[in-house]
Amino acid sequence: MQLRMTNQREIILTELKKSGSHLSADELYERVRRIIPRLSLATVYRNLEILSNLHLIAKLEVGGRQKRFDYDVSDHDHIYCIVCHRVDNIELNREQVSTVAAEGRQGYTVTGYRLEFAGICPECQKKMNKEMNKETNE
Amino acid sequence: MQLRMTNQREIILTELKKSGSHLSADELYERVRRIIPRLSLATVYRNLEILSNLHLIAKLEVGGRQKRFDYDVSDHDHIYCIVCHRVDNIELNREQVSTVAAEGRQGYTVTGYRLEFAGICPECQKKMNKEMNKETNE
DNA sequence: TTAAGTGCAAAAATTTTGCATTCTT
DNA sequence: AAGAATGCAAAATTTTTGCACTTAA
Repeated sequence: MQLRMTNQREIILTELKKSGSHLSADELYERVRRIIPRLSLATVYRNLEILSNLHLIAKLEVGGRQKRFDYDVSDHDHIYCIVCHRVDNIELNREQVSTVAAEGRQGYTVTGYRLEFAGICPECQKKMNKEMNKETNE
Repeated sequence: MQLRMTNQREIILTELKKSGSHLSADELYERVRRIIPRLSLATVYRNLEILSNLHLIAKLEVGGRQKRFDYDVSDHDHIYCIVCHRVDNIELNREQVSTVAAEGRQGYTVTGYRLEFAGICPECQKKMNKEMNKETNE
């Protein structure tokens, strides 16, 4: 089965790249729909599946219900905000992690790993501080 | 809201513990249903939610569609088989990982992390070897 | 007794699929 | 042309919710 570059596929890729972030299928759908109004969500799912199988994009299964897709396929890890669910990249020394990991792998052939941090992003921290102040002043 | 120990809740906990593994809601449902045939899947979900909020069990969001639940709430990490989707514990030095992680956290307050390995479990390796041999002999 | 918990059925949320039609190559 | 890809609607999967009834404390 050979691949074809359709309008939909191209714009899905472009928009994911342009976003510079980790979009869920329906977020991407909303964006691409502004350009191709008759786009179907199924097309987005089908393309994301195909493109991630080809490693042209990465499929993330981070916290939260929905899967997210990343234009950046390089090995890197993520941190997600437990309050607003945004996802950011986090830079760290992957080799060191691999070294630590080499230990108790119980007969598995390890093909990869995913290190995912959870935390509260700067914006949500600010919001929470404001809320705190409000309550204190009441 | 105070908690009550119902029959359902108790058996859900016991069966999860007895399994010694990381069950999805519906796997647990099947097991508990053998004991309480009129059990509802909704009850399983509600209990797993409540129990994981109380940290009596842990909710895992590992690879694959469904969430999984673990009787073991201690800090430990997981490895899952990309072929059969089973999940096993993996022992490693969490402090070392934290040290590596301290680096590029971009303003986030880190509340935790999840390190999840992917690989092929011993059983699936065996199966794959058998398949390979079969094909070679044909 | 009372309000937490349950079963059931219906809904919500996310993802996948069948099929006729439209495109890329 | 051929068959890959699409749109649409319907289905599948996983999880949540409303509500009347049951049960633990």
